[in-house]
Amino acid sequence: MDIKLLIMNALQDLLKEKQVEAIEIEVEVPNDSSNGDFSTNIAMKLARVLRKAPFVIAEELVHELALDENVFTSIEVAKPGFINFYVNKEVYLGLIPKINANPSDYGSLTIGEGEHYNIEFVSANPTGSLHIGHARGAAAGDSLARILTKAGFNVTKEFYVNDGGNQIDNLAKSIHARYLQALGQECDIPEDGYHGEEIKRLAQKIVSEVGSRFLDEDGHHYFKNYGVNALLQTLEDDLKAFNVSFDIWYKESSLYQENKITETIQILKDKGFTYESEGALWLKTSAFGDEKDRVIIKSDGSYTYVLPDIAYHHVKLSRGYTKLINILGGDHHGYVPRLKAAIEMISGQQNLLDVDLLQMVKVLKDGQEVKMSKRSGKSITLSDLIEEVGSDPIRYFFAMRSLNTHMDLDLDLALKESNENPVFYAQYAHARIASLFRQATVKGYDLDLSIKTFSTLKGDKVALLLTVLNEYPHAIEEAALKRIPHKITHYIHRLSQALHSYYADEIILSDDALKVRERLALLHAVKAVLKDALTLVGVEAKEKM
RNA sequence: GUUUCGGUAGCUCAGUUGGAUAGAGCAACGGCCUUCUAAGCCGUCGGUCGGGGGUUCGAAUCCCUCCCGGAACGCCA
Repeated sequence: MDIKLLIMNALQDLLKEKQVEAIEIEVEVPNDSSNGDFSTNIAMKLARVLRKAPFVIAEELVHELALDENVFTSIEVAKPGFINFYVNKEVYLGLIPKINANPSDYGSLTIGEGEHYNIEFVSANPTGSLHIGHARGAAAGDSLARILTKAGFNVTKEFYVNDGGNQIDNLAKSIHARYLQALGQECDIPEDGYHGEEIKRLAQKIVSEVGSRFLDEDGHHYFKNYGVNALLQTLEDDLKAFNVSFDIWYKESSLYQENKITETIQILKDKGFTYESEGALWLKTSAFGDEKDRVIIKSDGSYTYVLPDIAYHHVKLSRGYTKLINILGGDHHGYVPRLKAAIEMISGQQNLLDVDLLQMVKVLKDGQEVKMSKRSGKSITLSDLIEEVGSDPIRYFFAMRSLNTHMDLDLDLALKESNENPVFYAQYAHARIASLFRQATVKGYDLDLSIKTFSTLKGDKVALLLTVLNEYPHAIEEAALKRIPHKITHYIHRLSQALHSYYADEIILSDDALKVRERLALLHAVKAVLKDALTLVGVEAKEKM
């Protein structure tokens, strides 16, 4: 039973009677639980319309509300005019069999029905390793996709592979240079080349495979294909180790193969959004909110970056998504208006694309900012991080912070095995329950996870656990609609806290068989929800620690 | 200079479609293990919400202005 909905419906009916339906009803969980389990400010909102004191309105409403008395212990009016609902926690006992009957289903919503979102994230160039910024994007995109899916959205995760532009030529040249070096020749890395260790390793591998073949033969295409394929494979492997996967890897080169670029140019020209000037082709993005028009074909005939990107978004649009979400680094914020402008030109719709920008990450170790990776000499890579502290803490820490905060990532904290470290705190809660079930089996307790009625689950600690279990669907709804995965990590912390508190307060495996059976049913539900929530942010729920 | 993100407790951060005495975690301080994982629990302390104006019954939240820090401002990608 959804109590919030219950209250909202009752208020709705009342407003209908009073013919003041235009007012939006808000029912929230108060910050301070002494203000009830649910609360509404509806009386204050009505004060203007009805021209009466909010406190008086609130009292009237409470009298007239048609609510099941068994569900609430009391409904009170507080100072300015809040109406506070105090729930009889025993009604939440019904959650236990509900969750245990189908654990992974609890919290699943239908609010995304009919929606098909495409989330593009990471989209790193295959010219090196993934760095810390990509890692944040990967964690954000993947967590968001999982949460939206849980909320009933159809979600496609997509990675755009820039394998077409200058940077790929530079990659080939860089590999070539390393190749020559590996064969003992003097050769500098080109000016815009890539200096990473991974390029050196690739070159050495090529030498071991084909020897000195490309000393006289032109190896450009070979180096290019070899480099892109190898580096893409590395990206995919790194992401897999980070518990991140994609449904679609879309290559820029396929835009050329399928003539999508010329097609897109034609569409833009036909619609009259282009003009020629100074030998270049311009797009009238300023007509759609951009600060100025942009060149899409340079005077030398080559394309600027934005053109294939527009064509790519055209391809995505043609697949019929109800929304496109791009997760980009905050350093691209200036790029967003022109892309949105182009999408509006093509689709005729304004808000098909949402861009979520993520801000920079500062990595701390031994209390000091770390800027460079030991191995590559460049910025810190995802594989550095995973090697150093593992995937789970990084996933959790990224999920904890809203995207637009400039966050600190404390590697020392990530490694701590104590309650200072929120990941361990949560995983430990899960492992503690798992341990209880192992003990229960060993000691031969008679488990029954399907029991539906409870007579021994009493007290504040139980009430809190049940209250938090009840919040799960609401947490998912808010996380999905506002696209804020940190709502889920906050939830995980709350539930872990309630569990640890209960655990410390009560010896679960006592001599009273009935009590044990009921407690274990409750804990089984808690464990299931903890696991489900951790999975939403890509973190493992450990059985043993 | 323009654009953009941020400035909330000692630290890291929630809260920002205006609402209750501004929240959490960690740190600090004080308690709790002959019992299922003390990797834990219980309690206390802690804030002129960057500054200053304004709108409002009510502002961390909206408007104006200033200060501080990050980032972006290409016929680069």
